[in-house]
Amino acid sequence: MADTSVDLNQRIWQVVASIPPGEVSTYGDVARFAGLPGAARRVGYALRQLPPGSKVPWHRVINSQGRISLPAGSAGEYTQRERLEAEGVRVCGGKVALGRFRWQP
DNA sequence: TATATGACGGACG
DNA sequence: GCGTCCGCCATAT
Repeated sequence: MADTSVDLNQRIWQVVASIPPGEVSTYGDVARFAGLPGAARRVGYALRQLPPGSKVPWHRVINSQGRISLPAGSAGEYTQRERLEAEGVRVCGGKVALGRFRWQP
């Protein structure tokens, strides 16, 4: 376990942190930009390991459907929704207002 | 080494 | 638009 996982998580978090405020991105795009094309699931794993209080704006990461992947009604889903709206992102019924940020169009 | 899991993605009906 | 199935990667056990 060790450096590989740590380095990988750090890289993913760094990519997530590069998302500008008010914009959102998808797991697939983050994975691709982190050098792991197709490893969208790995991104979710990394975010799950993300400790509370970290400065990583994980709430800006959503799935390709433009929806919050966390279970509706859960604390994480609520936090993410609140933070997104706090940045000016409109969330309707768990659906994030499109216009997501892209590194490589 | 093999099996199961997950904050996913895309294809299909 | 919605629910289901298969495929993807890396970890955990």
